[in-house]
Amino acid sequence: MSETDRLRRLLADELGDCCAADVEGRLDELRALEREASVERADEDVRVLSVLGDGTRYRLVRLLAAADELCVCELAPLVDVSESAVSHALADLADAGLIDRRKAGKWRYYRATDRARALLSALDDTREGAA
Amino acid sequence: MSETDRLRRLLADELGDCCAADVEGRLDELRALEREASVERADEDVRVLSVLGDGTRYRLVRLLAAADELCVCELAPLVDVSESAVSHALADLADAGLIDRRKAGKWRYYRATDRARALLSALDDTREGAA
DNA sequence: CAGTTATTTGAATAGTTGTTCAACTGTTCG
DNA sequence: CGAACAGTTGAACAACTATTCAAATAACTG
Repeated sequence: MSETDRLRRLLADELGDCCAADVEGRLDELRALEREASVERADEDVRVLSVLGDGTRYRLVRLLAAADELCVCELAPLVDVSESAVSHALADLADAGLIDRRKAGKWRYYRATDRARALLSALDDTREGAA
Repeated sequence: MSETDRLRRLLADELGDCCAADVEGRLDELRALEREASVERADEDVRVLSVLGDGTRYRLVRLLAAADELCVCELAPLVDVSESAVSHALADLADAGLIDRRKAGKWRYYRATDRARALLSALDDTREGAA
């Protein structure tokens, strides 16, 4: 059973009747869709989402978005994992472009990027009852 | 070495000098921050992000956002995994509130929700060079 | 009803990932 | 220099997850 067979049956159902040209037309539409939907930086997007899609990293970003700037020693006590885990998490977030780092003496300060804020806003604005 | 010790040293560095009241004040700020940053539906947010943070599911949502509505048999050929994997992926997405389903005879149609579109827009709008 | 089709579900598995511990780098201070 | 401190890095391991295959639903068709 081929892909086009199924598509023909689908179109036959949708249109009542269907000919080869209809199938071809729909195939073209789907191919166009594929092109439109394939974003240049899809892999980067996926990485960004999966990095933020972790409890620890999400909490860190929320804290950094709420504060202006925080250093590791302030962040660590606010999330319930080891300092090393915080460091790993911050490295992943920085890598994904969700936070920026600034060095000052012994301390290292972090802050959320616009991208991180935009994603959090998207979530907040579409929460049930909001929007 | 306690958490407050480190905080005192940090403040001493930042302020030049620091007393017990400064440490208490900063601790209050951090506690307030913790409250502000803790979103009611944090777990749901994390779930949403991690569900979308997978190549297959991300591609499916991009396709559904570009099209109005598609059925499984149209989606499957556009992503390179088995139909079963597509079905699993769609179930996760529906669970997370990123897509809606509609039944029509033998076929089942899917479409992206506003939440999904908002997240994709957030990514698109903050892409390097955009914004 | 039996047969076909569209999609879902469950179990199994291979691969990924988050955490910790221990060791390391870089910075300040005496 | 050497000690103390802030933070990072790597290896190891437990926990999770995406995929597939096979079997099960559910809907239409004769």
